[in-house]
Amino acid sequence: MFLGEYEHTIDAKGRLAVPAKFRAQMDRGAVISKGMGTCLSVYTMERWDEKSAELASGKTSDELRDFERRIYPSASEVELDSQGRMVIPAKLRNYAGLANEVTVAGVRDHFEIWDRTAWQTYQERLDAEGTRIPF
Amino acid sequence: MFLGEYEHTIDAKGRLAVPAKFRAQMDRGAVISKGMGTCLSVYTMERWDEKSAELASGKTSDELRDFERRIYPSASEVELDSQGRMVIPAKLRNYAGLANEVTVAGVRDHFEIWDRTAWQTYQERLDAEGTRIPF
DNA sequence: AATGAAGTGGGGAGGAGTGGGGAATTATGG
DNA sequence: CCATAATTCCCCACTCCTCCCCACTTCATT
Repeated sequence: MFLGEYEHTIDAKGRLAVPAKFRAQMDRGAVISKGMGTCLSVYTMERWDEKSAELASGKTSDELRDFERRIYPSASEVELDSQGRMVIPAKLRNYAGLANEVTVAGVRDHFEIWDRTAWQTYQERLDAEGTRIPF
Repeated sequence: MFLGEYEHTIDAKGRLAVPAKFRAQMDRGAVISKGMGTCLSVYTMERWDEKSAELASGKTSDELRDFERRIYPSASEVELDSQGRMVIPAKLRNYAGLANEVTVAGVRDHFEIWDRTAWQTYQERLDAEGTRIPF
């Protein structure tokens, strides 16, 4: 399970240090893709496959084709280097508006990468809207 | 699995560099054919055979005949040269309106080759239609 | 203070993408 | 049937980026 919020940086080579607590779960590979909203999502390979299968069920072949052409091209398989960092493809970095300072947030079955300012704004909006913690 | 979006070029000799991450999956041969829409599709040989079998079992004979006459004559087995490039037959290049700048998009079990502008237009249309990334 | 783990930065070798020359093969025209 | 043109294939060359390795800093623990 991915928990917690981390303030990390993306260096000049597009690398991001994955929080040490997340690394063990990624040993069988991971997929990074465009997330919901202006962020990126990282899934373990197992979870990615499950999500893909869910997606394919209950759609006409025309709908499915559009979805597949949206999701798979926007994704990329990632590996960690010996320092536990992953390279974030330039296209994805650009999509999520990521500069140097980012926030990495664990969200149960995946984690997300946000521009740090965008993350703060988003959290403040959730607070203001009264999104209450249910327990 | 074919993932990611790559901006490559077709040179004066009709050659296209296959993204390096795709090459390993093509070591047992591949087939290029007309895709759904103004694009070309490239399947691994195994997947091509599976698709052929699916098609033959799932359509009425009239539909099937039309489809077979559209797909198979246009298809071509492709090989990679020592630099990992494939030659795209002139007829197919013409069919998909491919000039110099193309986008290569991985779509799970195959990858597609689009004119770069046509790809952008298509993606923008998906945006406008609300084809969201669901995860 | 010493040790180790985590995050960050950078140099350098090799790989990936692109372009082009030249030989071998096939087409075209007389 | 031969000669010329066109196309395909194989190889070499250049540039840029990626990946691998090493190094430094900070912080927590002992």
